[in-house]
Amino acid sequence: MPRKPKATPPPAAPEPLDSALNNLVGYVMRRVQMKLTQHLTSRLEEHDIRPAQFTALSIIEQAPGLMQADLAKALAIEPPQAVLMINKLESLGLAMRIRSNPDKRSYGLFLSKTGEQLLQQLKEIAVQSDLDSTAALAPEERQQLLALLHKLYR
Amino acid sequence: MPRKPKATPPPAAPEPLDSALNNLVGYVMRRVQMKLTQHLTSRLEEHDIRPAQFTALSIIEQAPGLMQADLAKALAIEPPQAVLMINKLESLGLAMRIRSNPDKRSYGLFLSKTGEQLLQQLKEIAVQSDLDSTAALAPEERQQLLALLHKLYR
DNA sequence: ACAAAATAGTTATGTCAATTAACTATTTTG
DNA sequence: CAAAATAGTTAATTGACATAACTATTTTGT
Repeated sequence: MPRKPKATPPPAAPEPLDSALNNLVGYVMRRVQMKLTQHLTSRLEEHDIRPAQFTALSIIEQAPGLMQADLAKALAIEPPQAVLMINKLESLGLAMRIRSNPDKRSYGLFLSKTGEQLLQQLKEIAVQSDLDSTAALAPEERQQLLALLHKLYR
Repeated sequence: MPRKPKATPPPAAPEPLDSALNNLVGYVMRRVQMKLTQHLTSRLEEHDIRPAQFTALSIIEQAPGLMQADLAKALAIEPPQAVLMINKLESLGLAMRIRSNPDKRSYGLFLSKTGEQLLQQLKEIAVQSDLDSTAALAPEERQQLLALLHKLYR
């Protein structure tokens, strides 16, 4: 393989960081993330639901009967936080704890009928909000972005 | 071939959301973001610097003499938060307020010599951390990701 | 020119999220 | 069957953050 006249960059060069932070995925992503979150938050507001609660409902729907510790792990929160979250969802009549297992320490989490119905609406809102927030991208670009993010996550 | 007995999806179909949240840019991005932040946080820890402080130092470097209100806006925080941030940077000997303007209400923000020197190290750490966190991507993919994110931000 | 309004920064206060520690009830283990 | 572990909860602490109120200057309108 012949010559690459000038292509080789200095080996351990400390990166010019030209416009400073804009070359950092983490930095740019944080800004974008804030925008998306704000948008979704405002769209969910009329239902008195916060993004994390929407996520919780989705997770329960996807794995009905799961234990609180599982939900906590899926949401990356600590168990006491999960308690508060579930209290709230229960008080809204959207989800419930049921002592279903032989193990009487644990509860299974389930959506109520109301919860299921509301969740369907929330999903539409969330999808629409996500599309709105990413409207600057062509559909293929949005798919590309999703694919790249999926490569990074986990 | 029978004529599309059932192929046409309902016009305003609410999106299958197959694996629920994984089609939402906002959701996937949040998870990735958490990972990047954790990584950077742990790398900056030995210098007793938090990511937001690193960002602040970078912004001051890029626009020396800026006012506190400008810094607040750049960081998307409220003025009282900026005060605390600058107090901290000042107490670490990294930045300082200087009454330079004719307007004696305002301060210009500057890096100290120590601040400048430390910032250079922090940048290397941040760049390396960002590369590590995105190591699952090929270099072109990473550039693509950055480009897509830049389209979304602002 | 000067009183009133606006501006930069600060301090004080309150709220809310989130973590840790400590507690109860049940189950598992040695 | 006593000791340890586990699921969930409550309590206490911390920390981020926003809002309001205050000081010191500057700008503006008459």
